[in-house]
Parts: sequence; C-alpha cells; structure tokens
Amino acid sequence: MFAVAEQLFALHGFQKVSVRDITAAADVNLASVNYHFGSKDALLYEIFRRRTAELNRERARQLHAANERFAGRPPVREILRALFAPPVAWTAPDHERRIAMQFIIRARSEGTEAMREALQSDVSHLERFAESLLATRPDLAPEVVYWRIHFALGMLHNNRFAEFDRLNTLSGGLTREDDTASLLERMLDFAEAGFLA
Amino acid sequence: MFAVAEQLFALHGFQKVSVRDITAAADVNLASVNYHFGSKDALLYEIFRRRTAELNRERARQLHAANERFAGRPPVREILRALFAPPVAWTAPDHERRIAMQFIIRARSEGTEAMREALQSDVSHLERFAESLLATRPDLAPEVVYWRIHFALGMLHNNRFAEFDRLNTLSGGLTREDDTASLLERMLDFAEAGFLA
DNA sequence: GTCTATAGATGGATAGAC
DNA sequence: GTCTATCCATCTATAGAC
Repeated sequence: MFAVAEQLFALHGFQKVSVRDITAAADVNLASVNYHFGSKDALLYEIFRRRTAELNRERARQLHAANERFAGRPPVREILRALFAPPVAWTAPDHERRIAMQFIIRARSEGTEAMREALQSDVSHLERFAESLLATRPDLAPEVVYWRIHFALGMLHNNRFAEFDRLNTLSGGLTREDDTASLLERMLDFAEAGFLA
Repeated sequence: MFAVAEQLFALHGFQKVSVRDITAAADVNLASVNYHFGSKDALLYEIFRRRTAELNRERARQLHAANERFAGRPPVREILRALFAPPVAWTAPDHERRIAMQFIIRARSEGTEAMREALQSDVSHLERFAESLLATRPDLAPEVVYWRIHFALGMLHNNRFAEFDRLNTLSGGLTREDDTASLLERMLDFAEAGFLA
C-alpha cells in the first residue's frame, strides 16, 4: 500500500488523491490506511520522511567520499555532484526511486503542514554542503554563496515531469531527459560556472 | 473578489481554498463565484490567464527594447534580464503584483487541468528568448541551450515564500530577499556564467 | 487484524425567491 | 443581479461485526 499511495500522490497530487483511491488501487479495505498509519496525512508524512531520509543519506555519503578523495577540500563541481547526483539518478526512467523523486518534489509545494515544518526547520543535511561550498570561495561574502545554493536547488526542483514535457515542446523534441547521466553533467556545467563567477 | 481570490489561492494553495472561503472573505454571497465566472476552476483560470499575459507582455517588451539597444544581437545577460526582471520585480515586498507572482508560481505545480494544458502547449512567449539565446551561442548544440533555459527557469520558479524562508534558516538570516534589485543581479551573475560555460 | 457500514463534515453547484 | 436555502457528491475517520 505504501508504494501504491506513493505513486498516486506523485502522479496526481496530494489533495486530489483520496484514501478511497489508494485503498481501491491497492485492493485493500477502506479502513486500512487509518488502521496502519493513523490518518491520510500521517501516511503522506511517513512516505515523505522515509524517502527524504534515504535521499539525504546518499547525498551525505557522496559528500563524505568527495571529502576523502580530495583531502577535505573537494572542488565545487564535486560538492555539487554529491548534491545533484542522487536526485538526478532517481529520475531515470528505469530507476526504482523514479516515482519517489516526483513525490519529494511535489512535497515541496503541496506538502502537508507537517512536511512544511520539516522542510523549514530541518536544513541540517544542507549545512555540510554549505560549509564545503563556503570553504571553496572564502573571497565571496557568505550570503552570495547561500544565494547560489538557492539557485542550484532551484535547478533541481524544476525537474518535474511536467517541466520536462514543457521543455520538450519548446525545443521541438531535442531535449531527452531519459539520459540522466548527461543531464547531471549539463546541470553541473551550468551550476559550477555559476559558483565560479 | 478577483483580488481576494487571488490572495487566498496564492497564500494557501488552490485545493485548500474553497468557494466559501473566497465569498466569505470578499463579503459577497456564495453564489456569486458561479454567477460571474461559471465555476471555481474558471475563476482560477481567469486569474491565471490575466496575470501570465501581463507578465509575459512585460517580458516581451523588455526583450524588444534590448534588441533595439543592441542592434538585434543583445548579449546573454540582457536577454536573461528581460526574462528575469519582471517576475523578480513582482516579488518585491511593496510591489502591487507580489501576490500575483506567488499565484503564478503556484499554478505551475498545483494548477488545474486547463492551466496545465496552457502551460504545456503555449510556449510562444519563450520562443523569442530561445531564439535570442541560441543566436548568442551558435557554437553550442541547440539542446544544450534549451537545457540551460530550463535551468534558468528553475532558478526563477524556486522563488517562493517558503523557499526564501528555508534559505534564511540555512544562512542564519544573511539572505534578504526584500532587496529584489540585488537578487536580480545575483541571479544574472549565476545564470550568465552558466550560459557562457 | 480485516472488513462493512456509516457517521459527520465539507465541498461545488444551482434553483428559485426577491 | 443578489442572495438564501438546499441538493448532492465526496471526503476522512471510526464504530462495531466477524
């Protein structure tokens, strides 16, 4: 049921999907959401919590690895790679977490009150990235670096199905988001240059 | 009522605001939304249509002016300025269109079916920008330029109240989004470098 | 633990008086 | 054109049988 709910929410939005939709699709009885999770919102929050934890664990792991490889002073591109690579990899058509990624992106704008609070107050996973990026540019005012983190995250959050489709319309079908390895490098080219400006 | 509905939708989301909320806040009777606009969705679409038209008209005007100033070949930064400046100006605390801007950003992820169709199919206002940007980089494969447009738009769409707050939490209060003139230049620094990479 | 039945609240839309 | 009263669909959540 967890997976069914995740998919429906990711594809159609949180408000549009009812407990009835979920239980019908999962072929279980209507009461089971409340029995196992307490409420619809609690189910939503549980999916959100589990997926973001998994994503940020992987990001932290890659940042740690970059630190090891570069004696604690990784270059901008490698820091950004640790930030971007997990969510971009998850958007691949055959990736197990493809749907989860769309769920997470959606949570950012349509999330429940609990999700919004968590997003607002818990920025601990970003702090390590901010530290590392600040260290690469001691010549800049810190606020400039923080703004650039905001811009880089914006690039990431825009990777929704609908936005890919829109870009495809604009480009006349030139842009193929299926090739996530290329997408990652394109994003890094753009964001790295932005940080080095 | 138009303005009241716009504000409620912008602040609380499209699904969470009911026709009852709107008519109560506007101090009119419950039936008036349906009488004047036909339905809740039609009201939403009318707000969306009017505001996006106004925004894109201003963008087109600024792009046209840049073309005049630079003999039809404006540099990257001036093209991006025409794209960014209107929406960024609208986010200023004292700007008349501050709420409208949040409405538009929200429409992108929470929009009704009609809005999604319009966003998907009508990219005509972006075509001029794409043409101009392609002309500045004939050395690049067109798809690379299109992807960079996608990234630049992502930077823009991330300028939601909640994201500003989150950035402020991360930066310990260093980032002041009220200064939209500075914000615009920061965005242009980042995006221009991304396009020149 | 599972399921049905239903409570209880809220939503968009409309009929019809004025 | 305005407003009240109301219809009817749909939702979350839960009581209670099994």
